[in-house]
Amino acid sequence: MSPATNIIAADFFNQSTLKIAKELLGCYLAHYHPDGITIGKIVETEAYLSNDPACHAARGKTQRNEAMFGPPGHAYIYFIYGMYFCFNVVTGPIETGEAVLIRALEPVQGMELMQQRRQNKKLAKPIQLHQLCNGPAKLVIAMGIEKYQNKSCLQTSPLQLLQKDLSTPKKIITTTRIGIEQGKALPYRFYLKDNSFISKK
DNA sequence: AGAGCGATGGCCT
DNA sequence: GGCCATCGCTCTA
Repeated sequence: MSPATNIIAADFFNQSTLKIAKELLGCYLAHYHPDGITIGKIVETEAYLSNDPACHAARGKTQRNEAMFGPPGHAYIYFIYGMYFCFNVVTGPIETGEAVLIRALEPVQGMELMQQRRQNKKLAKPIQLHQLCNGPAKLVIAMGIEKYQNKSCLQTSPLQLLQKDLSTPKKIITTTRIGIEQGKALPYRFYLKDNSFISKK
């Protein structure tokens, strides 16, 4: 199964963040990198809204969250827990401060490269396919996404979002977000039903 | 198979 | 100083 090759146009990201979080399921994240091309199907997302206590942008613009207030369809990449990065798609009109966190991908192309990037040198066994991108920090490593790509345009930079296939299953599970305390009851996490590449049921 | 915890550093309730 | 949109290892079953 080969992915669609059409880049998602900028105006797609200028609508409700909750809608975008659901619509992104089944779409592809592609990285055209000197080391090779990696592509994954988006299978799990979380929405972060401007009036939402868990949202980095909820208490106003800072140097760290500035990208969230920038143009929709660009990247927001932040550093977390002293060692990891997470990748978001900025949504809504400029200065809104909303985004969709990409939490898991189903690897589609460049699995060998993903494996190399994710491989812990001390570990003898290769990482299972369904473990390569089943978490927000894991997929950033596997895709070779780096901090300097914060604020980069996802239509024109080497990091791109591609349209979904018609064959993508449409059943979506809606549930609560992972790893937060404030706003933990809000149903802002979405994943493709029966997909084995998600981070957690 | 689930709980606990250490790693590790930038950023502010 | 304490918090963090995480991960992988270890310990108890």
